[in-house]
Amino acid sequence: MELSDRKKKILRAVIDNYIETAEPVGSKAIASGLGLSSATIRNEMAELKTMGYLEQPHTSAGRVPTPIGYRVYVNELMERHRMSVAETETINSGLRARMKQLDSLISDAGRLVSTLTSYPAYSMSSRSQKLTAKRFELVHVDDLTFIAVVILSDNTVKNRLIRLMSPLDENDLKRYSMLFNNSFTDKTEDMITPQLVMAAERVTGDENGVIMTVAGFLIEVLSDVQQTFVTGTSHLLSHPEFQDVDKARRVMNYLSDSGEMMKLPVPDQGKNVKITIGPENLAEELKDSSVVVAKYNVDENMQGLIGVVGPTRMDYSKVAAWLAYVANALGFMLSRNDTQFPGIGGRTDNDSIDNKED
Amino acid sequence: MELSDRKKKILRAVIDNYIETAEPVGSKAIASGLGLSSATIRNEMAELKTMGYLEQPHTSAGRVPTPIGYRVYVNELMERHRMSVAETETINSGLRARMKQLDSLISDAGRLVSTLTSYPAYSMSSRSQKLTAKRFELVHVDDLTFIAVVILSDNTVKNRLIRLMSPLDENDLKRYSMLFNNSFTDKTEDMITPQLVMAAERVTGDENGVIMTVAGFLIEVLSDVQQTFVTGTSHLLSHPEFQDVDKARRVMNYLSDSGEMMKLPVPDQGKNVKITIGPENLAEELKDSSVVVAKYNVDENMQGLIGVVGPTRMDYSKVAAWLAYVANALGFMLSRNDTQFPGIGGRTDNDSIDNKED
DNA sequence: TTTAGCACTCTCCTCTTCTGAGTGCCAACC
DNA sequence: GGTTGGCACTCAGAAGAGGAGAGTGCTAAA
Repeated sequence: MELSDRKKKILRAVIDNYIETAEPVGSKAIASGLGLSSATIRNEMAELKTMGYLEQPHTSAGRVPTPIGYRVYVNELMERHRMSVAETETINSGLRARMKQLDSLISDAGRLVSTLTSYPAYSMSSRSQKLTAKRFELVHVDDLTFIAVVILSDNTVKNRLIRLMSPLDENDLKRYSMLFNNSFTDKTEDMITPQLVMAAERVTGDENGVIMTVAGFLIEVLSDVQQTFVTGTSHLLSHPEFQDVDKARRVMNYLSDSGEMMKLPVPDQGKNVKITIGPENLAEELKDSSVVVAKYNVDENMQGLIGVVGPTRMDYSKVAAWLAYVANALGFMLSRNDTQFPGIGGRTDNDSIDNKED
Repeated sequence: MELSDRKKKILRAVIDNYIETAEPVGSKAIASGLGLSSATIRNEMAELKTMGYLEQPHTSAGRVPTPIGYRVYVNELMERHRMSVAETETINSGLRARMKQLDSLISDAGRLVSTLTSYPAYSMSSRSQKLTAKRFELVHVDDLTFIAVVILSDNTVKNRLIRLMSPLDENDLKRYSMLFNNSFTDKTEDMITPQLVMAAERVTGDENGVIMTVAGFLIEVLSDVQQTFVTGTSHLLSHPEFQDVDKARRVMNYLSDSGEMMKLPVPDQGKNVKITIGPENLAEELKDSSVVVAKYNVDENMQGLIGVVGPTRMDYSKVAAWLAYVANALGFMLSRNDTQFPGIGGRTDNDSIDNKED
């Protein structure tokens, strides 16, 4: 059951119009734009309705796209959004202004996307287990306290304040510091065995449990495989489809409850962007929202997602383009280990968008 | 115009009841509890109404407390909430579970409070200018890149990835590192003058701008006087007074827009907790919400606030007690520089609550 | 001073009516 | 045969009317 060219045009006009107005669109509204009479449009619309692409809130209302309609729109009908210079500049300046520490890059990017799109954004990164420590510093605070600073192989920095039972002077700390730099760097989480820790303890005659404690901290940060951030949930409230508080709350709670993040969509192999529409979402709470998510690759061992959640009536084209751009920039910054992002003027088209559902 | 004992009892009963049910309370509802007939209560209520402590949504509805009524309640009527063992244990375990790095202590505390109270929470800390650097580490990434790690006098750790124009080897980096540890530690922001930077540049013959860049980064973190975090705004939606999306959105936007934080209340000199009710709030957006905020002191040079925002119908007593407890713990952890919090079992009463409005 | 009683008020619910946007379908037209 | 104007029809939503019930204010009696 293939759509005629005219049907496609009409479907597209309906969706474009609906995205803009959030009101069911009547035949008159689009008749002028297509050079056809409203009666003709009505006939076509009726067929589109029986084919499942459009629906009516009630008999004598205008038409509203169904998720299937959106799907077709996203897959073949919508104009690829070509980003304007102003848009890229907005994003670039946002990136420059916010991205300061690698550690917070991922959450900052989410914040930026949420501000730009006016939808809630989520961002997460995950890595296969291969993170290692690259450098340790143990910084003296007082004789019972020091800070363990560890610089990881991805150039993020973690620290923990550690208190001891019995005192330790700065020289002791230097010794431990050297020990860690010698024995615990370049080791993945599973290489930090009790044997290794015990061996180190034997060498230093550690009575304070310093090694145990720091090693514990190290294992903790190395195994921290995944980070998730959600921002801007309150943006939902400004969209007419979330005027129902209960509906809004369900989605917002779902997003805040980051344990549930697992059910959010992920672009398929070889694709960078995925759009899931309404019931295509696995999570019950998102069955009448849409998700647009972009993937960024840092290296073979780390990748991440950045996405937004919004009503099914979403400007898919623009959101997808923006997300792809930000994801690209993020991958660039993370793999170069560089928070300076010069802008990637040339590549503003989003050719690799994966907008097929499966 | 002093309230009779009986009027106080009635006012208290009305407010207690209203806090619980969120419905206007009628005379019958509280008559039984006070051993008086509903008619008597009605007469008293009518007077409380003319006195401004109660109001009616409409002529034949029950009574609802006015902000002035809440004020009296908070100042003299409400029972001081004595925290149960279970409650302190809930908080303590929350503290233990989340508070891991000093850097994130403040935001983590906000998150905890929001979860505990089911209200949006905000937390902020500010210090007078006296922060200094305590230790520098410049960590080699590649010849064009290094990470500047600086440990500050409050034992938080900041880092920044820095790229250079021309290469620098590990030995150079060590030299710079020493230089910074010699010349830039224990200096407040205003002591880092262009002269100082230039002098340092002269010593090392720095052509890479390393000193300039790191000094800039240092000034940036030292002058980062204030941090603000808001979490859990979506909790608002579960309260009946925020079923109106517009109302909820106004408050949520206000809170997300952290630039506006300045208008949030602060406990008065010598007091630890402040409660502002409805129109007592300076911010227009909060004129019909209430804020409970607790102060914590770390040392003479740093203090912070942690507070929640909710409907005027709030369980002031409980919220104030919890906030005071968390603030206390936070001050304790920050001044001992210790993220281990053993629990402060003894001091569970909140004697120093400042519930007077001015 | 307290209480019982009663008329009264006002919200909320339901039911009805009305209006207008938009449809579906038919007959005429190109 | 596809396209169009015309017209009867439908239905949501607004506006209005009536009824029920909760709770009041006031008065008169205890």
